[in-house]
Amino acid sequence: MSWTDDRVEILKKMWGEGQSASQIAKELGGVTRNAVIGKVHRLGLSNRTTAGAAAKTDTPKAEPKAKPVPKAPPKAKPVAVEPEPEPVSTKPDLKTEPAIAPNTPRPPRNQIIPAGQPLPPQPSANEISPEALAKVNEIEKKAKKLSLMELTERTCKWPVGDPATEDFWFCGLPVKQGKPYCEAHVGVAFQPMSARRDRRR
DNA sequence: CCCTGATTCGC
DNA sequence: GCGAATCAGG
Repeated sequence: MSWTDDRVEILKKMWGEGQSASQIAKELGGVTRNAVIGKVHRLGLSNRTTAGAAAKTDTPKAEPKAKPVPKAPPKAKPVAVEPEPEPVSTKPDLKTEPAIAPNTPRPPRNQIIPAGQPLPPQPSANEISPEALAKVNEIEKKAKKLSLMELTERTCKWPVGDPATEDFWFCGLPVKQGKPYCEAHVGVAFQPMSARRDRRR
């Protein structure tokens, strides 16, 4: 794919929003994050920090070539302006975060669909094997307790706690394979038909 | 390990 | 101009 005007525009917009190159690449499709970064640089819209700062890469001709080894060029770390990583995004309130607000009809705090689209259907929140439950209770103590924004494709997206409370987070442990959850949570999320079949009480 | 952006350089 | 490979870090 090529850098059409509209694609460049998306790039500019997302980069301006502080999106990572990989995210932008995914959004655009057909390009890698390297391509995005390369384009960003070519466009000259690199410095995400202070706008006014002139963070130019000094002309690389000041250094005479006396290196037998073609590798290891001078490390580019000249400008030491004040850092300012986070652009804006001041959202101390997490209940204003997306995707999960509307349906919270479950007193026994448990699963609410987090991130968005392609998550598998939730089990009806009961009928779970005791072993799996025990396992979950254990690993949840070790959970990374990630916020919604911190989730990635390989962090367990199992929600814990009440989203309307401070006491809400996502498991965040390494996911199992291509699953959205860690091993323990996969255990309760994906019940084999046979196991849940005649779970007489 | 996962991720991030930065740079280089052949195309 | 483009972007894979590589580098440098978190």
